[in-house]
Amino acid sequence: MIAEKKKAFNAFAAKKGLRSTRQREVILDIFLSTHEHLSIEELYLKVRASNPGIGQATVYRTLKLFVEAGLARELTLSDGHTRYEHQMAGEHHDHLICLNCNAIIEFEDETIERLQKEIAERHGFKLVTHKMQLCGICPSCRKAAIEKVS
Amino acid sequence: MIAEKKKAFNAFAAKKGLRSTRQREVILDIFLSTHEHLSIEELYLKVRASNPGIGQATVYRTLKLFVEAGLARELTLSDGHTRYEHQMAGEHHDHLICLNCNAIIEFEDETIERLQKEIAERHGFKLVTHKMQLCGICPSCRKAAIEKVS
DNA sequence: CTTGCTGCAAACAGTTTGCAGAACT
DNA sequence: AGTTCTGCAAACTGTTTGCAGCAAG
Repeated sequence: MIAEKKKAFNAFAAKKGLRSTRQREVILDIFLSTHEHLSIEELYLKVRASNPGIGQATVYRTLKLFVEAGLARELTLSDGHTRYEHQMAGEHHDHLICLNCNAIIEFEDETIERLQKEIAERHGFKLVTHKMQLCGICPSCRKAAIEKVS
Repeated sequence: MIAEKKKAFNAFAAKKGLRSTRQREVILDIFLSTHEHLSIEELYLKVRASNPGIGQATVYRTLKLFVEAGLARELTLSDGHTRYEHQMAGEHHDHLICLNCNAIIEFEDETIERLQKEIAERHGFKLVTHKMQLCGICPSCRKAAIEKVS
């Protein structure tokens, strides 16, 4: 799957006439090798750990390329840190977010997707995409809270 | 309904020991008298138009009070502009957003709300709140696009 | 008179941009 | 060689904060 995405990016780069550079390789590898929802800051730190000398600006610019190439998606939570997650063509999922520890869990629900499409149609909208975030307290934080009380 | 909200804010202010100032009155009036989803910038401009001399910082600080008092809700779209909308206790709605003209339309769907609660439970989460944005093209932009082609 | 509120400007955080030099083709 | 890409630092944008003076209770 990682190889597949690399191929997808190379195809995109070729079509756009982009050059293949060491920096882009490194950033792509690190982005693909993690399955979390990394903020730019976190990604940059990871990149720099194994590869000092790569600048933030490059990480910013490269991540935007990944989005354009369709293999990453930008998440805008309300904490002021832009995060990026993997995206495969056609797939879609939403997020459960813990308000306490910021854990992010992905889920998918077909019924909701269908209802969303219906709502959009009812208002005359052509639906392009959607974002849904369920915010609450995750199981381990709930347990921790209970233990603290007792 | 405006009077009702003013009363709610005064109650909140009284409980918190906040003072009643001309600036807060003005900002509250203007916030309540609009039914759009105003960004701070837009709100500030409206405020200043009728009441020059009120600073941005005051608008920022006051809007946060409204949120705390439960009569406003912060919207984080991905355009980098924090917006505020009216909120009445217990009520909740979501948004249809036009990617072309940025129009925002509100809707509510009970079935989706129920499904969201189920999903949260299935993952052991205690659901606190949620955000859902359906992004697409609104009726008038669709029409405009069709006319442009033909 | 006491304390909180305001306006201003400076500080901040995250992101973008201009540019000279390095690197790819 | 020609052009794109990079790293650095400066610039920008939206928001927050410190502080001296003002105003509400």
